[in-house]
Amino acid sequence: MTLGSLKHHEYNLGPILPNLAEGPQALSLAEQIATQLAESIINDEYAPGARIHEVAVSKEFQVSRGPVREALRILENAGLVTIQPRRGAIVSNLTVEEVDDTFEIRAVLVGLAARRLARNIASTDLAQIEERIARLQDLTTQADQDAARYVGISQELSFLLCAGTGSERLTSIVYSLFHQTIRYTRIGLSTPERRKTSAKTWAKLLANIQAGAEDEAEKTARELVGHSRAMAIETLRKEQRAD
Amino acid sequence: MTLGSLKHHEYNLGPILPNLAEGPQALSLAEQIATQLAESIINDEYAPGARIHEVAVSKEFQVSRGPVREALRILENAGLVTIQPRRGAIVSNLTVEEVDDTFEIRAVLVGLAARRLARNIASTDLAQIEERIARLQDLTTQADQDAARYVGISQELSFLLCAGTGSERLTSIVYSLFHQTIRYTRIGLSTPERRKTSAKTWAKLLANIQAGAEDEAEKTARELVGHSRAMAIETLRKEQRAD
DNA sequence: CTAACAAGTATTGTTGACATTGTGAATGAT
DNA sequence: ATCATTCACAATGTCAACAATACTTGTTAG
Repeated sequence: MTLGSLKHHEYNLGPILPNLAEGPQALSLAEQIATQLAESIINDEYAPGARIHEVAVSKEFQVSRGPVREALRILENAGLVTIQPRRGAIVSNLTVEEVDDTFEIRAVLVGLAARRLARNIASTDLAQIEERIARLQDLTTQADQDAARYVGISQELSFLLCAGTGSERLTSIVYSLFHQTIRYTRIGLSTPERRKTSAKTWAKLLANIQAGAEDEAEKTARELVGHSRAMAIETLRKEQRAD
Repeated sequence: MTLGSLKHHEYNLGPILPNLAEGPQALSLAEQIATQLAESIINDEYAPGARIHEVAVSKEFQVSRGPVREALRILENAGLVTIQPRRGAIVSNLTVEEVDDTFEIRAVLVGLAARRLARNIASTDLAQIEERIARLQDLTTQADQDAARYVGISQELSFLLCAGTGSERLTSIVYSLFHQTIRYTRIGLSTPERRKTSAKTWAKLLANIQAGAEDEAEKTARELVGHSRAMAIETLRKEQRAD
């Protein structure tokens, strides 16, 4: 596995591990490995529940197990893996209830970001958000392969929203929650109709922020994430019944 | 430093590192060390910004540096320390803005917990919450030394609120945010008057939850944390001016 | 055929040594 | 006196080997 081996998704923008890239200091081996593993997990190269063997990773990156163990702890921070003492690390495998839960928490936090931006937003941030929302419209017509790209831009938008508030903490948490359920977000936005509804809500959110309507902005943001959530859960339950 | 060496605060209830104690499996050395260090940090035995030297800790616990490094990563997850590559770990040292930010995020999340509980709460959880709120009243009369105990019960209440929703994720995040600012919460609730206001709001929140008033419960919960926040920030700014 | 057991293997936990990088004191120049 | 430079020391980063635990496979008894 190398840096350029992204499989079926290509968006690569935004910090995958927001806690890391804070200074110009060189990343340690552990952090480099964590970053690459994080990309692999987010790009579905590991199945949920799959075990991550320390020796396998250390061979792959040609390092000793020390940095690998540290990398796994970093990924645990990001919610991407679960570490069980003496049993190793597995790619986080959420139940339907946990997926639902994660979406709801994210909805509330994005709501907070929206509220803050409605109160006060920098014009440069606003412009970037506008540009992304315009691009969303173009991805609501074609077939399913647009889903991944749409979700990629959604991710950028979530990032811009949070980062625009100036809170690294909020950004970090929302990103973590986003990544934990990105697989299900893709599922939820798999049809053009669903993406159309989503894009409309994004536009409404933008209008609320521009109007400085704090309460409305928060509500719309919750609605926005809530929509993805409902779609994802619905599909998940169907899949579950099919098994 | 041993397990019984708590300095000036004694409340010890609730999981300090919620991510850990999930199974009956024996804790690894790293997790034991993380737990003890977390207690020390929360009990103000380390000053914010103080460096935590790996060798010092490894000597103190008579283990090698490997588990210590892992413990520090676990504490990073909990937001208690900050790790800078090649520069080591320091006890998290928040700016006034970051403290403010952390309180606001927690307010929103506790608001979500309150909303969920208003929708559906188990009678056993309700009873436990009632009991704690009753105890809060007793700590609003005496002098400043009650503050730590009051905050301890507040912590238990936050935990009961979150745990009552059944969301481990929410509980974990709120706990992390709580611990990150516990020092400032103590400062914020240092006078009996402030604790009286806080206790009244807790009672109101309980009433909202019992009445099943979701919107009101969320609002009151935000108010509750917002109160601590305002008090803490006010005191912090005063202190800052004094320097 | 299933269930319990046991031995062997694979994997994680821990250690101490070595390599690399950051830090601070001492020295010297401006 | 202040600032830059050098060098020694201290701290973190990494490694490979050993220890302890968990898992798997094969066996045997029921």
